[in-house]
Amino acid sequence: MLNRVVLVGRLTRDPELRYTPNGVAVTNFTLAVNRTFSNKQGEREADFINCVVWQKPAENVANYLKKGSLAGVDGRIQTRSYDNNEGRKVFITEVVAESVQFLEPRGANSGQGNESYGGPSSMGNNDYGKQQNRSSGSFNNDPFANDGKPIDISDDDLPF
Amino acid sequence: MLNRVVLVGRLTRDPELRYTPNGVAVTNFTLAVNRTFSNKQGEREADFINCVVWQKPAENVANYLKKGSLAGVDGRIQTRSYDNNEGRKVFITEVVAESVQFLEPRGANSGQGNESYGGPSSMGNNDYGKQQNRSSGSFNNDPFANDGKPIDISDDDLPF
Amino acid sequence: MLNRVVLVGRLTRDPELRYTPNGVAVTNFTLAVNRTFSNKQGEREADFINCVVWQKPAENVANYLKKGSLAGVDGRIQTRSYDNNEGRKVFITEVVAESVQFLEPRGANSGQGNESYGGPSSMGNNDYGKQQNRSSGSFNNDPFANDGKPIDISDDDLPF
Amino acid sequence: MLNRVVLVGRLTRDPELRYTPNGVAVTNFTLAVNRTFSNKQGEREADFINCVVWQKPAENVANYLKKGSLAGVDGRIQTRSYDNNEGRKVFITEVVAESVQFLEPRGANSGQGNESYGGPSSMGNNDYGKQQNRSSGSFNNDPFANDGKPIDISDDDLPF
DNA sequence: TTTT
DNA sequence: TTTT
Repeated sequence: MLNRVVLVGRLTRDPELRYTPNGVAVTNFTLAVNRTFSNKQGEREADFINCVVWQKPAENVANYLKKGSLAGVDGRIQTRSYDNNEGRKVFITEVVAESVQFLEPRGANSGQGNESYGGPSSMGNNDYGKQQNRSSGSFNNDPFANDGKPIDISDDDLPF
Repeated sequence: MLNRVVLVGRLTRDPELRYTPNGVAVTNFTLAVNRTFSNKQGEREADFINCVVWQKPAENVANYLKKGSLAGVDGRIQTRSYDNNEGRKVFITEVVAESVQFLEPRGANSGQGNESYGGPSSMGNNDYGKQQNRSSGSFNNDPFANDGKPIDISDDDLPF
Repeated sequence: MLNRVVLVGRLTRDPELRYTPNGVAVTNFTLAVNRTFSNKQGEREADFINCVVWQKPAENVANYLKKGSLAGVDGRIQTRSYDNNEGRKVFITEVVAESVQFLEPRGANSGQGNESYGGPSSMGNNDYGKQQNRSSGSFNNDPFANDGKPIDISDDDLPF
Repeated sequence: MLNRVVLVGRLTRDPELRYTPNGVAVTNFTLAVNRTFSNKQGEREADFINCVVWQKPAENVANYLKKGSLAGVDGRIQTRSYDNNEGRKVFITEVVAESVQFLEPRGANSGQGNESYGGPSSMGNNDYGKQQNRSSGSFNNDPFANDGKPIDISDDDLPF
């Protein structure tokens, strides 16, 4: 059935790349999407929308986007539930991003240098171009330095 | 910023119409949206997506749709939080339906009669046509019989 | 870049299934999508939107839908041009349907029998279930009886 | 009925602001939306999608966007026809933008100065903030210098 | 060239 | 008639 979501917003923090036990890449991130209208205090609030992205685009997101990056997402809404450590069922609504578009030059929104830039790039499911890791200095403060470690996401969650 | 959702699915139960203290109509409903792919057990799961609709379309939804009705929604994702009775912050992600389309003849999906039908009808924000209440028998088991009672929804939640 | 379209409407005529020289199925159809607002004469007009669908879903559309069928489309806008027989460039804007959802029981909207029906079915790209031909009587008045004939669509138009 | 389009792309030329005889602003522009996949020559093509926007957002588009600007559009597909000067019916498919989001700092993409910038701004129908004209120098080479002139768009085309 |  |  039809289930389609399109968002443009900014990452609220650096994306988190993980791997399932089977080695499938998953990245979680939250988009802050500013509302187009103001509340009665005259402020523009935002919606904070949790997103997941799988496989190659997951790695692209982790490599190209960081806190504050402007990105577009095309995907679908997914709901799931799990039992938390108090034995209570927790319901989750999130967006499964099928493609993510990077809407800013790489290096924008950073204190560092501004590499030359050929326009926003799309990182869809059918986009398997090469990529480089963002952290390039001698100190590695990349939050995903230990990416390769498998984690506690069941392969049953895979939407493919 | 762009925040757009389009869904087609079936109501998981009768919609719940309420009124804010200021008399604004709000209806909550959940759409079951079947996935287009199967899990590894070969079953097609569904996503259960909570929706809210305000004002006139809220009343239309309550009047025209019921458990099992097939409907289309065009809206946006909204997130909000509240403190539950244990003093814990609960985060909510839901769809604010800006327009709802009824995709079945009125009376379809019911044990009762099948009134004549001129096709699916849209109940957008700019659709202020007349309407009648669905419950028509002598027994009134309409769960919204006491609709008119104001309830615990703050007018601060209004997106307009 | 983001390019997403979602439509719900009715086919203005029976869909037309063709095959490219390489044997790839393509179906063209037009959706009449009623506007949710009225013009100043108080009439509700419609938009007539040309759609194309490729491969397996193309065959599903041809088999399951006909003039008047209610359908949902999830896809993208495509533009192209060709030189007509007067040597003039003609510009085309159409929707490439990536998935098509059948929103009515099979046999609805027909003078004939009403087969039992388990709800609307989706015919997405990842939906390769079996199918049967719609015409089942001894007279074959299927407009696509000579489907297998290759036609004048270049394989260069394939979006994959 | 559902009719929803979301696009992100770049303007192929400066937008054209006009006024109807009744003084309603209309702006036309074309978005080049790059495809996320490549053709068999390995090139990434684009779709060139004609858009119209009405009223206040029409003026915002004319003031804030120009050739090359990156913009997001949320709207619907509209079809219409007219008789050309050879007495032939011409069919038009275009996107009516209900809201337009400016995805670049003002002054980006230009040879001139780079005004300070607080992020992309949305110019939806409910966004009636102040605006200034882009051309600020002593020479006025603004292509819309004679904006105020009514033109040959019938008020019958208004979607509101 | 248009559907219910 | 096309953008980066």
